[in-house]
Amino acid sequence: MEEIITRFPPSPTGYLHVGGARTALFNWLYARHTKGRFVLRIEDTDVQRSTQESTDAIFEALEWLGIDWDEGPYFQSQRFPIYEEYAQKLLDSGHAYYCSCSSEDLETMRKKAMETGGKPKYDGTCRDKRLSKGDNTVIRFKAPLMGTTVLEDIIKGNIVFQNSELDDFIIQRSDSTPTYNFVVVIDDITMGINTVIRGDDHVNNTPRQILLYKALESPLPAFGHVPMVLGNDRSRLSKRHGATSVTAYRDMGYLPDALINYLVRLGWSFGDQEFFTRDELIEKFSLENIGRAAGIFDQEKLLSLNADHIKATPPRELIPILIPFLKEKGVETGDSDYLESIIKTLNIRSKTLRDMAEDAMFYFQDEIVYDEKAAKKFLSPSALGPVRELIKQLEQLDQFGEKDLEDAFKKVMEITELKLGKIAQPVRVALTGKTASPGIFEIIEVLEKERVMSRLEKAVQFIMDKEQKKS
RNA sequence: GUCCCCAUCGUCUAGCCUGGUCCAGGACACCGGCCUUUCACGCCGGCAACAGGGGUUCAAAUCCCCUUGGGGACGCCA
Repeated sequence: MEEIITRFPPSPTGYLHVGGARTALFNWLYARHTKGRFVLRIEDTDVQRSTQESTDAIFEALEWLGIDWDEGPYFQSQRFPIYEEYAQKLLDSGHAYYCSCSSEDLETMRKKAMETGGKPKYDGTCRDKRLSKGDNTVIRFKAPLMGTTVLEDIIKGNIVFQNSELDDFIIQRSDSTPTYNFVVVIDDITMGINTVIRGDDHVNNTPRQILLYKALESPLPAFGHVPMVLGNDRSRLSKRHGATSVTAYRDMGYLPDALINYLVRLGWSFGDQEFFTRDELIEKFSLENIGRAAGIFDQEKLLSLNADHIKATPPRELIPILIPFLKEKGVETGDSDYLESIIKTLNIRSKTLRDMAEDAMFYFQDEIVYDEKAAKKFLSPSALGPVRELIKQLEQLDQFGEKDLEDAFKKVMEITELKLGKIAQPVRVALTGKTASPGIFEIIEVLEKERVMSRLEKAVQFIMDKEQKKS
């Protein structure tokens, strides 16, 4: 079989949003799955709106997602001579012509068409004028007036367009820069792209592009139009629906594999499977299982998937990802053994890395700040006995293994005649400042003797000071 | 307005192509319960959908038509 060559062509007019990332993913996955090639192309023919910052932001996002390309990045702005050449070809073969209609002319043309209940389109004023290049001329493609153009879509099936619905669209602007519908076709032809997977919103562009392929006598690629991603109000996903930029998810503590898993699963399925590793995605991805209906971006589900991916990632691999979040909270540490043991206590209860950093704070504080309610409820005189007894027991231990700790607590239970719950909560507050935390034995083991002892003693002091103030 | 696409629980979806095994399965969320040193995890259970109407057929979530609803495109943006 012929090698599959796909592409992702973002226009650098903003950051990479999740919808764009999804189509990039589909193309990338399909190329990887078929052992084909994936090409990256930057569509910057609109010189006004394209920026270097956007280009960099897109690279950054793709890199974070782990989407790598085999060819490119190509920049359309550097390929203008090629487009010029093809435009001339079309002119020469009679498939294109110069048009001198002004923007104002077109505007009134559209208005009129709308009023009479038709589709606003170019009326062909200059179609047969045989104009030559002038100061304000554009080049238009001469589209057939009759007949139909059929799009054989991999995902949607056959879609038939009446050519009468189409008009003579502009392929080269009056400033001589080429337009989108023209350049995609030239690029896809010259880059050997044989599989075009893109958003649903391009369906109506496709017949025009097919006409171009035909005029150029080039074979058509396979087209697959994937349904769009919508916001929770069913309208096109935008900023007001919350975070839409890929890197925003990175900054909120999401794992790239989780985002990828979610994005691909939104609109594609593999039976009942919900969780996929990157490799599984590559192995199992197929165009046949892409759905036809638009999907709503659901943050809740992404969040839950992120938690699953955090759980599934070996703690050691999480270290470098967690560090920036700790840094953000003022924690500087390079002690990876300590970090690894901390992560082991937190990974099953964190939905994001940011949450994890937040919950890990007590491991790094020299001075535990007690949550007011927690201290009031658990650091009371009745806790004095058990905490002091625990200090006594722990002092005799050289090492804090889980088994040793359990025994120590058992002894405290016997001596104080209290249930574990009565002892563990005050200890928890003493050690973490909060009422909710990882298991008490785990914490003690990770914190190690020195920190534990000093925190317990501080708690004892705290309780005594409180009592003194009362009397 | 014109053209195009879409339609299963609140959401993502399986099932649809190749009608019967579906009084429709899974996941998220939600609600119970169990586990338990807290919070989580985990486990068990619950709530909840074939948009409506016509056909075709012994039989329709599955095939056909219409209606309705939603989305998208109509630019010298991509």
